[in-house]
Amino acid sequence: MEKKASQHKRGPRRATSYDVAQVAGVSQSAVSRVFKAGASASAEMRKRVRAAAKQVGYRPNAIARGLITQRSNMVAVVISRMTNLYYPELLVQLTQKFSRHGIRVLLFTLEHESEIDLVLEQMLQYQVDGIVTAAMLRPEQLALIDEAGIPVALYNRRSQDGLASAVRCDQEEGERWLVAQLVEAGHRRFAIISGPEDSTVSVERTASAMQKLAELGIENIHVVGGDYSYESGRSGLAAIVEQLGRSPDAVIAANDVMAIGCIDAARQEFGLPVPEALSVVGFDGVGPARYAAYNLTTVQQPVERMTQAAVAMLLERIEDPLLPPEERIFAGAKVAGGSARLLI
Amino acid sequence: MEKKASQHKRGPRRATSYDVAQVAGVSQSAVSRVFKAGASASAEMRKRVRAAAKQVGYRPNAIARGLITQRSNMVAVVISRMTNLYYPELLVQLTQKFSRHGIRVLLFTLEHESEIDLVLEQMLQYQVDGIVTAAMLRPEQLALIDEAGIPVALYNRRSQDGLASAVRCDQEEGERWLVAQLVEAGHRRFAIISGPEDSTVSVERTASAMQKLAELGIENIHVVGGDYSYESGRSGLAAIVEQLGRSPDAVIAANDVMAIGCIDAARQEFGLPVPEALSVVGFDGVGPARYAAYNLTTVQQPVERMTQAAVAMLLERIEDPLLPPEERIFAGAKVAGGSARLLI
DNA sequence: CTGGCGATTGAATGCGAATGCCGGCTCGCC
DNA sequence: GGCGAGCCGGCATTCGCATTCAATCGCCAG
Repeated sequence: MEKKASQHKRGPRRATSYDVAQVAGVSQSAVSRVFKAGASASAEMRKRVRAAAKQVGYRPNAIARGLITQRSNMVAVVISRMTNLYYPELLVQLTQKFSRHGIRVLLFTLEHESEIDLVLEQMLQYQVDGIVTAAMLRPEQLALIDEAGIPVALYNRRSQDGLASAVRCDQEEGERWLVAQLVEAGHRRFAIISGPEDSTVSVERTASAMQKLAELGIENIHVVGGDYSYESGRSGLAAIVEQLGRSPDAVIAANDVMAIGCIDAARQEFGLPVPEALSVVGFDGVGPARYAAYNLTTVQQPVERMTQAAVAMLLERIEDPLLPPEERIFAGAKVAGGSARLLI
Repeated sequence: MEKKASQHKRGPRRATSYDVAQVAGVSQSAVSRVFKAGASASAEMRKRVRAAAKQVGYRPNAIARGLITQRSNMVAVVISRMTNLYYPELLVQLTQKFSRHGIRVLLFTLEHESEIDLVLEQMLQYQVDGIVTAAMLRPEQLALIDEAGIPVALYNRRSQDGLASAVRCDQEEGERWLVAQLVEAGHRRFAIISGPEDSTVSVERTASAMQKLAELGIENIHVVGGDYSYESGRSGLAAIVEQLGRSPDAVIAANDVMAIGCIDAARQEFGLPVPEALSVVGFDGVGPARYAAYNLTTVQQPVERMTQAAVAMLLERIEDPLLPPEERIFAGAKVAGGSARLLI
């Protein structure tokens, strides 16, 4: 009645190339060559080795291989909690694209930016061949990585001092477009719900919007701080209305999720129809932005192309570490949804 | 005018424990001991070695360490594209929890289920210490992993033949609750929007709902197929209305996102107010389910506790491979939102 | 003053696979 | 038939670190 116990728990250690060699009656190097693409081995040899390998259940040990070849075939991907919540697609795209090139992804997530030092140390210990990061890296950290000779691709971050390659969405242009459309359509009283202060993305978006507004002669712009969350979008609008004593014409949120929160608060708490009484715009073009209830006017990041570029840039630099850093900027897709009264 | 070239591209190979030993004037074993927790080394020795290590920029090589200790300190996490889109939180939780135990996550994503064989092979080659999978594994695949002596934790999957440990949400109970509430509140004409046919999660949810409906004497349930996407929620309702010639009383969607699509279609395309003319319920409790525009009646998966359990189960089995498989089932949180007319 | 025990340290070995080098064998061409 | 050119496969070494075994040192008790 007893269940057949698995025979392999801590079982006979995994088969090595020596085991295969012995069974096949050849040398270990022969086995190695058979499993290494592009190495010279006769058809007969291949057949025998593969047969023996299958028989003993052999599988090349990537760890050992990495030790001798000095290539782990792993890249580190660093995201902050926020990144993943707003861009679930990002990781899927990255892993799939790297996977096509035989590279695995070692994932690191940051709850707080302060964790990055620890995480960085671990990445380096694991001998990753490259790093893609959607979290801030301080210059001295970039320097550390550079010293280790590991190429980096910053995702949606500016390349600082040309120390690293970067791919990002042209947020400045995006915000300017949003602002221009709103002003053109007659909006005059503006409010902004920004993201966390330590988010360069938010700082950039907010600054660009402010600047364009100033250019167009709009003044008295009310800015309240948010944290990228739905709730902070809701409370952001409440704060704006309270401080302003009335509703603004338009709210520019630093991301889509806050824009959505803002819309819900407007409709539900303040009885302000959107877009009739209040226009709201966001940024990112995440999934929920397209839900009919919101139909957000926003700028959508071309994630597919951006990840493609990040992967390509990194792979090139893994092949040739001497390539100079490069920055690729993608225009966002302008989405004129129904959450704002526009002329177009 | 030329930019100072980085001196470390393909530079002097990274410092090894021998380099440190030489600088510190001690043996390599001493260096190893200093960097290995719990090894015996005098205070003086620690000081000298650490100083030398800092001087040459030494960092233990996790790859080499893994080779000799037979522990990579990496676990593989497998998700399908869908998983991540609907549960962005999952990965963050898993990586953070593993990280606290000094374990790194090697991420694999599946576009199609068929890719799993390839991915599985890679995981094994990388000598991962354990596997968490939110994607289906066929019995022979589980057997393969078991043979390799690697513990597995299935996420939101039933443990098949007790071959692997599993943690999941009690979907059956959740669906039964939803159905019971709807029927009690007077709904009689039901429709179901299911997920992909190859999704065990969807099959289970749909079956449970059907069964409970039957128990309560409800017949003529209309089932249309979806793919978990917002769009399929919209088209699902359209299909239902078309085939039924009228609106049902309630729609049970296999996940929240389709429920949201269904609500948008009802309101926008069919002029059916939700919940007044149509009740809609979902499953999962994802972020957008809480947006005021939807305020979904749903069952929320306790992701935090589920990931915690998955990590704990896996770690235990990495420590002691002889532990028998275990299945932990968590009740979902019942959320009586405003998308359905309920008595409570 | 000396035996003995525990704490350290060093030398040597091995984890599993890749690869430079070399000897042997096959094949082609004159 | 002879000779040179490739191919191929084997031997030995190496990657960076953990660990075993033995040697050494310090120190306390007898």
